[in-house]
Amino acid sequence: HLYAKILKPYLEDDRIPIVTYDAKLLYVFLGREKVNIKGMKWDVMLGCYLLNPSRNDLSLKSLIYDYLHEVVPEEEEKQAFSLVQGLYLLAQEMIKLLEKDELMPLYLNIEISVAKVLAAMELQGVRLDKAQLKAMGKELEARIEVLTDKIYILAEEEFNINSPKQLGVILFEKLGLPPVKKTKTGYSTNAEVLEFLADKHEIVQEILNYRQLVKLKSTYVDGLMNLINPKTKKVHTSFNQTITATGRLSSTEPNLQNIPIRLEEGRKIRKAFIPSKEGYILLTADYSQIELRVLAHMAEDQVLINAFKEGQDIHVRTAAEVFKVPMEEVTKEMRYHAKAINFGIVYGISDFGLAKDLGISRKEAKEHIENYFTRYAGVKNWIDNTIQEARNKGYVTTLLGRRRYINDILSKNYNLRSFAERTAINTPIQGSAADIIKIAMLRVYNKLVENKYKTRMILQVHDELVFEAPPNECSKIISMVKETMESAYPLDVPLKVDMQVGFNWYDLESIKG
DNA sequence: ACGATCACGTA
DNA sequence: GACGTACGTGATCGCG
Repeated sequence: HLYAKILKPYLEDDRIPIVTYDAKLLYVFLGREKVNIKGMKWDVMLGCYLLNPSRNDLSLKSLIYDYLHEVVPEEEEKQAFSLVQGLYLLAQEMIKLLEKDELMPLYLNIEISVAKVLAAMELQGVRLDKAQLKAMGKELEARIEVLTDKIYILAEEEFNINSPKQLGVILFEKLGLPPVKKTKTGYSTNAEVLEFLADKHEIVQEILNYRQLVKLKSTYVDGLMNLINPKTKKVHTSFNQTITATGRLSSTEPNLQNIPIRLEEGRKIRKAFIPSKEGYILLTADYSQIELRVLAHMAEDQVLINAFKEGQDIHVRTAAEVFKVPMEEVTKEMRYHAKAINFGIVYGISDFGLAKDLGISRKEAKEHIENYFTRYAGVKNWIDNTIQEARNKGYVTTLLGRRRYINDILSKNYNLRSFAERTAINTPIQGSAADIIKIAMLRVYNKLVENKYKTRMILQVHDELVFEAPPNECSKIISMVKETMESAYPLDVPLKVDMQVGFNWYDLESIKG
């Protein structure tokens, strides 16, 4: 495009600061035109996101209304001028507010630079093996067909198995199964309910199997295939930098941050994710227990800090503390329970939630939590302080000063208040982990560019980065990525990164080191 | 056509 | 007296 060509010398002059709305979009557009824009500095969407990451409408019109108290006219002729003028004035207002809230370092050092990295990742894309997906689709189709017939026979009629409403009628009215749980609109038929009913009628397990396969085929096999760009033979996700309230990224069209891994059936989808060039390999690098390490650091909990410093299995250690036994005597069962407790802490635990998760009584769950807080007294203290801080200031912050307002923290409604308290606990933990991986992404990206490596960063999945690399760069990249990620933001505990390598995202081999 | 709801995939 | 956090997508269904 002509505009890109004409503007190229100005855009590539870094002495000219540029005000934008959605810098990443512009990076992607200009990247396609081979323009390496330099002066991108004030992005109103990104800045206003930092001012209030819970805000759901970040449209320019809405920002102009809220920050400048101006109404953008409806008429198209007047609108363009109003929006551009608004953008310029908004940038000045935003700068003032970022300064006031001490968000400028986060904005300048991290977020505005991350936008460029994300654009590069989106442009790079991820290669998918279409034949692999087609084969999986065929197989799933056949198995779904068999299950469908079996379900119709067991139900003694044909119905739409995909409709929770129709399924509810079959299960709870025709077959007389006990309705365990209700939704707003009728019977609940979710996996938890069906698992409870599984031994009461043969049809139930088949429904569960059916659901699993249909999910894989529709969302992953067909869904991914439809989004392959025929020109590049790749999928080019959008990484959204201004969606989550905690500072994490999100991914859409396709969402590449929820590709199955837990169940073997689903995990096979990952076989289709391959490097974009012959002979290249995939490299994954994931932070081990980053959220619990962040918690240990922020809470300054000496027990938790020592556990990580000594490289202990953190779930075994928590089991030892909660069940009051030596680490050598921790059973699998105890470790499993401790793992749920560790997860629960990060989410702002409740005895009810833990009891449900572990299938134990609420009383037992309560005792576990009390034991946890007795042994990890620093964590207990941090939680109390953080909730108090939320009450006093109205917001909580991450390690890098990212801010989230906690509106209902003083609510008289128990449910709203409890939810707010859990949010106040989870946000600094999840958000600080997000801060850290963003720093790591920037540094890794810069090193790839500086050293003119052919290796490319292609995905971020919250605590994991995925790269594709030519074989001759492999060993250098492995040590560079690991080192860079582990030193991205020094804490009172070590950050540990596990690395894997393989020819696709399924068959990965751990790298020792 | 679109939004709400349910269900379910990830960290 | 109901409940652990953060997301995105697909199918259905009822609305317009």
